[in-house]
Amino acid sequence: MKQSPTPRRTQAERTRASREKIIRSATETFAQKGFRGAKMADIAKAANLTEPGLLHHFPSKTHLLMEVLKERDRIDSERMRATLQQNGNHLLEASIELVEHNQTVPGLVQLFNLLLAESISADHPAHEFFIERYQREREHWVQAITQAQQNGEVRADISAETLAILTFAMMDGLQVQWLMEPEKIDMSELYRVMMEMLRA
Amino acid sequence: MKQSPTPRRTQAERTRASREKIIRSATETFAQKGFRGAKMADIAKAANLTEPGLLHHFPSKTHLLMEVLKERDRIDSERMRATLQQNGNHLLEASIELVEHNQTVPGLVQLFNLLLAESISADHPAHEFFIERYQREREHWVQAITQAQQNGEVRADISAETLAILTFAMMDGLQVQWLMEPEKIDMSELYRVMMEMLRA
DNA sequence: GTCTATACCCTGATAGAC
DNA sequence: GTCTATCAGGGTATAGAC
Repeated sequence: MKQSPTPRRTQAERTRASREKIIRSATETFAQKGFRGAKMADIAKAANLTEPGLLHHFPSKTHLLMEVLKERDRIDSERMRATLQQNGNHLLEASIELVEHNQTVPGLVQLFNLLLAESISADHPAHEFFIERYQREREHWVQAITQAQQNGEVRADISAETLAILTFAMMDGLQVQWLMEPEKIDMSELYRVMMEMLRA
Repeated sequence: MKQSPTPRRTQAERTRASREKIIRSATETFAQKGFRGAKMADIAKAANLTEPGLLHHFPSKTHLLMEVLKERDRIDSERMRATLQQNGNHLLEASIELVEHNQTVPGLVQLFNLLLAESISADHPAHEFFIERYQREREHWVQAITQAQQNGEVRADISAETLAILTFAMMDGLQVQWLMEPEKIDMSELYRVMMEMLRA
């Protein structure tokens, strides 16, 4: 009996497309309701699936969350890398561009903001993820700022480590006020003012 | 028949003491788990009560949350008022003292941080509360900073409104990093560095 | 790979005794 | 004012058919 040729590649592609669609839907839903507030049914519905259909691709809600976060991190790193290249490695300028970009994706900003706050509890599934992420980013920025200080672009009367922490704090804090009152708060303009204060 | 004198005052006091004890327990539990993550059973247990015993004092979880927030706001306003008086109305100095104080009450800082992030969703019970709170505080600070600019204490090349927003953003942002890594982040020292940048 | 059906737990809230 | 008992609803996850 002749077997019809199994469309192996096509099927794998379809699986990958399903996962991507689910991750997109999950990203939006987590952004609106946070991890604890988002229900699997919401995510399934947004992906045109039922709950068991969704759970066929990801064994649990926690697994799904972690995939969403990793995927976002991957995309954002890629964006930042490209912007830095276009900018001749000027971190301050590149970071302003990042804030401007964030202003076009409020859902994602809200996602990270809410998950970040939730994740401070040691028993949150993304607890380690966010601590490691901050440590990694901080190290990255300390290096870049040190170089900018040596180039005379950034004021050298404050340590690079301190400047890195202050910069992240400002980014995070501005996001909160912007999310609460988007028309009132011009996030990128305010961030720019902060960057001016850091210039040499 | 002679009725034994009803201990009216004593009973009222006992009721008030119960409410205060519940609010203390609820504050701690909300701080650790947020509004959505905190269960009424957790709060009841922390207050040495059962769930119905708890619900006898507060008709619903939402009511309890709002009472917790209002109570905290009342206490904090009172503290800030007193500190300002001791400081000759120097807002920058008083705000540094506030950050130092916050460093001694991580649970409360976490409570406001987590509820703030949750409350960005329009359907959160504390949504309006936090928006109004920011508007009120911002107005208050714009007035104070304007005066400090006229006195020559604060740089005048940036508008008071912008400085107020940046200051709140820095406070909020530092709290997040401090909560995540309390030993690594010296919140009040970092805040002090920011305040130095705002000096005339 | 996706569905229907359902098990099973958790949670907020109520009824009513004491 | 606090308890025991209980309900109704919603939530994640599983079983098993197609």
